[in-house]
Amino acid sequence: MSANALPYRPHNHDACVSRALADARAICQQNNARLTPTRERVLELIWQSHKPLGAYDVLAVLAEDGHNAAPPTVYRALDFLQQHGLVHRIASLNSFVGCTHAGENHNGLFLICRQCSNVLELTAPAVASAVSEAASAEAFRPEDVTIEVAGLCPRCQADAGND
Amino acid sequence: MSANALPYRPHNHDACVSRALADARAICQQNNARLTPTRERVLELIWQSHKPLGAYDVLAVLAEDGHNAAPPTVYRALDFLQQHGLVHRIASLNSFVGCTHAGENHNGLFLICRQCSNVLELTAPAVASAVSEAASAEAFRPEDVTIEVAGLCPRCQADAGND
DNA sequence: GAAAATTTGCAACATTATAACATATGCAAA
DNA sequence: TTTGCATATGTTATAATGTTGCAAATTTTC
Ligand SMILES: [Zn+2]
Ligand SMILES: [Zn+2]
Ligand SMILES: [Zn+2]
Ligand SMILES: [Zn+2]
Repeated sequence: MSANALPYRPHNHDACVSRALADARAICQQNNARLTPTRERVLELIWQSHKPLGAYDVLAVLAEDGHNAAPPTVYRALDFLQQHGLVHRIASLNSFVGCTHAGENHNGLFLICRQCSNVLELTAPAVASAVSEAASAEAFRPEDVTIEVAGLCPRCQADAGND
Repeated sequence: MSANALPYRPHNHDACVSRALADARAICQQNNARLTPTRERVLELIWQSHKPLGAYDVLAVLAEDGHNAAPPTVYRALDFLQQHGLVHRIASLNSFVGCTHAGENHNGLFLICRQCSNVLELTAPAVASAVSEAASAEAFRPEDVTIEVAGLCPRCQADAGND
């Protein structure tokens, strides 16, 4: 009965990909950074779905492409994309997902479904400020905040029998 | 000028270790779980300091002990300790730290100093409820929440020149 | 004390990530 | 235009982290 967010309902995912690539091109131009073919291809692959993808998964697809790539190629592309805020690494899964708030200077909070693997990235100001206060109370100066919530997405809750 | 938490000031760390081991014995007894010598030794090693320790670091010390251990020994002990809430895994570091709230049924928030590596575990109800609300707003059912804050602890801020 | 369950030992293997160095490419001045 | 520089990529090897599967040993239960 709720207005489900994108990954949780059928949608024209090609539009997601196109938008992500267009945003990336704009952001890189603005930053004077070079979105080379390899980097763009890796970003496109990461955006294949809203499920995070491992570096070696990306590598495998590149191989299918006929691209003769080794791990450093992928990790370097992913580093670049992360640095420009185009993808995020999900620490609890050792994998990568496209950023849905590119260019917004945000700290993501990730809702990760343990069933279907889809990830929803949120910006949650209330969470950010609560974390900030908790850190302040200990005189700790935060620089990088990782918030990953594993659980069941609305769709998978329904599938599992609504208990 | 603030009342620094434990890891950030000199303290009798042997007391930390003793308390952790005593708590562990009590909790395991209560849970009908067996804190075998290997498990207890691994817990003790994890508690060597307030800095997280990698599984292979633990393994190396076991080897020095003369204990003929392989990776599964360590990972199994760590799994056991995690299941009983005696240690936590820090996803962003692939390493493990002793739980300072054992037996309290908590979701930890970890403040991780990038300089000295010390970790302070907090229970931050305000953060927990903010996360819970953010998830609810998306109809997501959280099961496991990871919150890791990297930054500078008060001590290392001071050392770095108080800017 | 025998049967069942749990724990450990052990070997091999799988996955994720980085180091080091060579080559190539784009870009800007001379 | 070519020289030089910074950036990006290719390539090989290796490091670091984590798992599977099965056999032996230990502990618990009956
Ligand atoms: Zn989509
Ligand atoms: Zn993002
Ligand atoms: Zn201590
Ligand atoms: Zn804890």
